[in-house]
Amino acid sequence: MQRPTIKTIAQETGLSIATVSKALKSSPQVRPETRAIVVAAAERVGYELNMHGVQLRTGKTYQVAAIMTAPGPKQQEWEGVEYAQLLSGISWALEDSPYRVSLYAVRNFEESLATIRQIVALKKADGIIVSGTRADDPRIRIMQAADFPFVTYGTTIHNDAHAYVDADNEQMIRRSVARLVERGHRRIALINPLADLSYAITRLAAYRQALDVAGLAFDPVLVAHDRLTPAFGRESVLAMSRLPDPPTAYICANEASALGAFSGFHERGLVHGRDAVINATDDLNVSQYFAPPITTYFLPIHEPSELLGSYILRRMEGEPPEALQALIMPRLIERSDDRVTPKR
Amino acid sequence: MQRPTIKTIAQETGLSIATVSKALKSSPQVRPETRAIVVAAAERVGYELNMHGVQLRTGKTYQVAAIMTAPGPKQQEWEGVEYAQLLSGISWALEDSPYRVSLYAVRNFEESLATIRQIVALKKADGIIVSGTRADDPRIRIMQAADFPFVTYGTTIHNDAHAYVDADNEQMIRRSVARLVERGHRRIALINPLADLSYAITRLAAYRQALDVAGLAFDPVLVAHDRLTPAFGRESVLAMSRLPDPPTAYICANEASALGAFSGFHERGLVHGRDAVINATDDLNVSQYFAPPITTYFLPIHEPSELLGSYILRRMEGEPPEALQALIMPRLIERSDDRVTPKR
DNA sequence: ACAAAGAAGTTAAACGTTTTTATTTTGATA
DNA sequence: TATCAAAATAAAAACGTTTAACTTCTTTGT
Repeated sequence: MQRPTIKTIAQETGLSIATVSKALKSSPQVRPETRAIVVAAAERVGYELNMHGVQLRTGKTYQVAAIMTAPGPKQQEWEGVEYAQLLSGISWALEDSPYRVSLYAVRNFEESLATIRQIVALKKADGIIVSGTRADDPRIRIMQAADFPFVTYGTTIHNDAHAYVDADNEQMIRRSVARLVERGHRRIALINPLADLSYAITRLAAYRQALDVAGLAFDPVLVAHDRLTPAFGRESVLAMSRLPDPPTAYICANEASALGAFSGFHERGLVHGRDAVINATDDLNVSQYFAPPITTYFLPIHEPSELLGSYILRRMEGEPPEALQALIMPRLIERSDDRVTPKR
Repeated sequence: MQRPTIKTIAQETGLSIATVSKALKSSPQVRPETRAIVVAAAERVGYELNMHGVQLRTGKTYQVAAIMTAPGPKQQEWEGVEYAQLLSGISWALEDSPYRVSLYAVRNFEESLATIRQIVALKKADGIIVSGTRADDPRIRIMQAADFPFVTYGTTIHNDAHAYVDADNEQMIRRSVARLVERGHRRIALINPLADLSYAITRLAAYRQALDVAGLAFDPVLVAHDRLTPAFGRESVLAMSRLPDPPTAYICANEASALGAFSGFHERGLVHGRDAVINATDDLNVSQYFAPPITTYFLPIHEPSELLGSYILRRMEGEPPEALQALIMPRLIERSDDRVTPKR
């Protein structure tokens, strides 16, 4: 009992395989009645399109490559990136399409570059979704040069226009800083991602602007850049809290680093709300379980991820990249007053 | 400038495509010298095997389906399952093979069942990796009935022998309980995953046995089953801590629920180490940043995940499932004394 | 009534491989 | 040197689909 093909249907209906093929894709070249007959036969024999034939014939792969940069096995630090949810969101957005998500796990930027180069050159996918964008991202130039459909999770600064989805980091930081300033903070630390990531730069710029607006001086010792692990959050607090004029507020770029910051507080004997406060950008919805719960800007990860999925679909259908750009504003969740009792 | 095919090489070398094909896969039917010529030509023209042709011809897909059960968008609770690391571990294990990881995100058990049924029936992959096994798992029966290669992350209890990778939950719980008993605990809570998951059952059984060994009575109110979110950990502590005879130790099945348990402590004014302690099973390496750090059984997730990858490869090559079973014993990391000061 | 145009369907080729079968070449033996 | 088996290579078919080019039939306009 072989799996039925269009040939099976052709025999079944007495039509040619060409007509069957056209009928199944509702070509206008075939009469509605004929089409009905074909569809009925297909149904009857339990026909399912064999993608391998299609792929060979058309050259399309029906794969969307998701490039996931995960640290190697030795660095087992949790970075709090809910890639899983990101991937499932993308996957669900593609659910009703013939496309599948194909995973490319890479260890670092260079590997992602090489991988993308290969996917583009050998056409191993029809579209690419890539995250961890840099200010001037060579991967994007490669894809653009080859006219290859892609969407980034994260903006860029010096690249030509492309499709992207991102949180509105600028607004978020500006408002974060302004809010803390309103509550009396004068020394605000920025726990930022790796310096070459585009959103690190955006956040830093917004931070400086917001300080400017508030009439506060920018102090480079209050800014730290690194991979957003709990260790990094912890180290930052340990270091900054022993400054002569330590920060009274820490803005952490994610929840993993915020958790680490708490660990630093604990180590130093700092009390949240008395000595300093922690704010964060949140996509796991987990900060509410911190002790105490902290104020965050929350962006449920399924929003950007589903957008990424639908954007790549539209991009592969030829929509211009300019139409496929979204900055999503996370919403403020105030879980703490975030004032500190003035130092005596 | 077309992409070179074996035809290109055939013209280049004056050989037939059949010989080229055989030469490239080092068939003994072709002379070493001829093979050398072909390989050189392939190199020269930059030939890369086109999988679509292979797939159509051989019926193999060169895809390994990873079934990932992620909760739907509405349930945005973090479950602490590092699927991302799991997936990347698998992906890396397949790196040097022609296989790719194809992602199937499903919302629940029923969907995973349907998805697996489809993959098996339509041969959309050559192998399947599935997690969240149940005591008697119908998905496994489907794959076994079709003689379809698969590996599970998690054991089963009532199914026929199959390839699996899992943490040694039984040992882990037994030792956990014994250790806590040694430290004077008499009321030990078990914060367990969903009751129908196989490892929930294993853990519960081990827990009961360990209590037995220690001469302690089993009290069902000290056991809770649910999705391992922080919310669940929190609720469990809130509920159990107001029992007439509350637990002095909580064994949490993962770090997400442990984090929630901390949140419950905070809410109730419980102090870790004075009123009760929290232990956990850990695969994110994040418990060290809790305040205070807690004792865990730690299993770096890349170990099981790389094993999953290599097992599925070997399984697809026909190795018998009995040879592909691994229980990994997580290692104890004592970060806290875990005694509690006796209630006065 | 008849050519032209349009509609609906068929034929055949092609995508890049693998593999079965057929053919040629090689080298050893008589 | 002819013969034959073995070794090496070539020819051809097949996997399932799409699509360009062609054929047949129907409709339309003059």
